[in-house]
Amino acid sequence: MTDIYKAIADATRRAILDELVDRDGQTLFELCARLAMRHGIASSRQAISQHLDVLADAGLVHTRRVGRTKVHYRDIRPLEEIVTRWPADSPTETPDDAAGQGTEEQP
Amino acid sequence: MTDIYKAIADATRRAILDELVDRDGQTLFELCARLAMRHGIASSRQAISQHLDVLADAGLVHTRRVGRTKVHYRDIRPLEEIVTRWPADSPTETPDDAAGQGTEEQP
DNA sequence: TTGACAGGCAAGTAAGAACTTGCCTATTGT
DNA sequence: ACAATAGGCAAGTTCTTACTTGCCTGTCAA
Repeated sequence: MTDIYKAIADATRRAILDELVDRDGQTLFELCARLAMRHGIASSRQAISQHLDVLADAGLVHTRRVGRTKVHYRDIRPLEEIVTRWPADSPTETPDDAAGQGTEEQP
Repeated sequence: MTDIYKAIADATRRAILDELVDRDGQTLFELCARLAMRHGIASSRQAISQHLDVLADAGLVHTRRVGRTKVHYRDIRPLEEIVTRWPADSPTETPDDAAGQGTEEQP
């Protein structure tokens, strides 16, 4: 079982999820074509297939055989864990000055 | 600039964020100790430091020099992008049957 | 039945990520 | 001033990940 964090760490897999949100129930070849067209992703069929395996392993994509094709459905509910894990912002300590939160120190 | 998806892909970095949510404004040595105590993470100081660099590079952690210490503050607002990118669930196509969404095909 | 289409399996390669090792700088306390 | 504390820098190692390459298995249409 791959965890969802590793699954969405890859930009191509995020694009696959985007594509499935835009049009659910696509086959592998459809996804390859649309990823190339609308996302500028020129990965091979095998590469996309392996990405889909990772997404399915994380529970973000479910598949169903139809004939000689395999249809892919998104399921983004597992991503809700991210929101519940780090909700909005609940400051336990006072953030001191709100403005002076420089990312680096100044000389 | 590291993207937030790569940043939270690592389990140790997620534990660091958890730790900073529990107690904001910790130093590197404090984090090392508390990660070992409460999360069972036995990484070296340098490893944690490099993880903090990645988190800071993704904008999830801001730092401030205090004396000879460096205090780390969480900032989980960048994670809101994930929620806005894949909101709840908005089915564009009909999910067909709700129950029969088997992950794999049955013979 | 034959061939084209859709996809799967598995080994190998290559790039990147995590971690280590060794040494260096700056600040504080005595 | 000197030592201890808190951290930084950089090269090297190892392990993971993304991708390729080559071939094989089903399914449908003519």
